[in-house]
Amino acid sequence: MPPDLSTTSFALLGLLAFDEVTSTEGLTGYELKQRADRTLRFYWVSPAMSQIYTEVSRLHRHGLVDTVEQKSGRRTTRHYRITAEGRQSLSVWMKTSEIEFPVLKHPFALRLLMGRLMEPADIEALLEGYLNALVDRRKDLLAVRTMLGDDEERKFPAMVADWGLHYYDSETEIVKELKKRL
Amino acid sequence: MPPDLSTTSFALLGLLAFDEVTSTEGLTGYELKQRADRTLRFYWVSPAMSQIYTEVSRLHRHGLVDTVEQKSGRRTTRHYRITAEGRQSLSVWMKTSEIEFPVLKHPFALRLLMGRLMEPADIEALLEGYLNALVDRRKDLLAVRTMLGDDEERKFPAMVADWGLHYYDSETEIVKELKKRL
DNA sequence: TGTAGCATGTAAGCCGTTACATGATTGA
DNA sequence: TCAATCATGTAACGGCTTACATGCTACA
Repeated sequence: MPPDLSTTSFALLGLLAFDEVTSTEGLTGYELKQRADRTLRFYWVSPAMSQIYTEVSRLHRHGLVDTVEQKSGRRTTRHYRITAEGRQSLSVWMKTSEIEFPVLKHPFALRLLMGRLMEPADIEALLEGYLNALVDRRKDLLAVRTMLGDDEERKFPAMVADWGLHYYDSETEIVKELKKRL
Repeated sequence: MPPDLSTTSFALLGLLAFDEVTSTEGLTGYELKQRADRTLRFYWVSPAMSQIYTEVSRLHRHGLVDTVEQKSGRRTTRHYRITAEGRQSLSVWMKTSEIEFPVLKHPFALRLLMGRLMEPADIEALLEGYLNALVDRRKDLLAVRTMLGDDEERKFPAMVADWGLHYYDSETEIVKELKKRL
C-alpha cells in the first residue's frame, strides 16, 4: 500500500518517473519546478518552490525517491530520482486512488454570474479580458505541445496538451457567443 | 475601498446580493450552502458548512451583512442580508480586483499525463469513468439551467450555466476523440 | 562588478477541510 | 418515536502561498 500522500506529491513523483526514461542523474527541486511550470500547471497546479522542497523531502522520508548530493562551497545541490519503491507506489496510486471530478476555479465565470451588479460595458470588458488571457495561455501551451512532438515516448503528455488546447478553443468559442448574447 | 476578503467571501456576498432581489428576510448559513451547491460549485467551490459560518461572521464583522435573529428554545437562527455597505464593497470589488486566469484541477488529465505507467485497458477505463462522471454532472447542471428559465432576472446565472454545459459537452467530445487515439 | 538565473530552505499565516458536538422541527 | 432535514458552531489540521534569508555561477 502506497503512503497516503497528496495528489501534488504523486504528481511530482510522476515527473520524476517520466524523467527517468531520458536521464540518469535525477532532477533538482529547481528543475522540478520548471517541469511543473511546463506541464502540471495546465491541469493541476504548479506548486511554489517552497512547496516543491517540502514535498520532495517528504517523498525522500517515505523512500520513494533517493538523492545524489553535489557539494560546492557551503551549498548542497540535491538531485532526486524515483526509487523502485516509488515506482511501485505511484503505480498502485494510479490504479487504486479515488478520482475526484475536476475542480474549476473560474474567476471570470464567477463575475459574470453577478453580471447584474455591473455596467454592460464592464461585462463586455470582462469577457474581452478573458479572451485575451486565453490567447496568451494558448500560445504557452502550444509551445509546449510543439516541443513534445509526435514520438511515442511523449505520447501521453502530447495527448493531454491537445486536450488543453481543445479546452482553450472551446472556451474562446463559448465566450464569443456569450458576448453576442449580452 | 472594500475590505480585503477572499474570493469565496465575495462569492457568498454575491449570493446574498442576488437573494435580495426576491426576498427580504435574508438567508441562513444553511440556505447559503444550498445556493452555493446549486451555482458556485460549478465555477468556483461550494465551501463546507463550517466555512460558510466563518465567512458569514467575517462579513458581519466588516459590516457587509446584517442579521435578523430568531430564537426558538435555546437555539438562535440567524438570517443574513447584505447591507448598503456590502453592496458597495461588492461592486467595487467587481470593478477593481485582479482577475486571475482560471485554475483547473483535473485528476483525470493528470493521470492520463502519466499514461505510460498504466495498462491500455486501465487508461480506457479511466477515460470511460470520466465520461460517465460528465454525464452525471451535466444532468445536475441542466436541472439548474432549467430551473433558471429565461427571464431577465436570472439572465446572468443562466448564461453561466450555459457556459458550463458547453464546457461539459466540449470535454465529452475531446475525451471521446482521445479514446479513439489510444 | 553587478545582475540574472540556478539553487535551497524556514517561518508565518490563509483558506479550507473533516471530525466533533449540539439542538429543533417535520413527517412517516 | 425515530429518522431526515434544518440549523449552528468549535477544534484540529493539511496544503499551499508569500515573505524572508542565503549562497553559487555565468556572463555582460
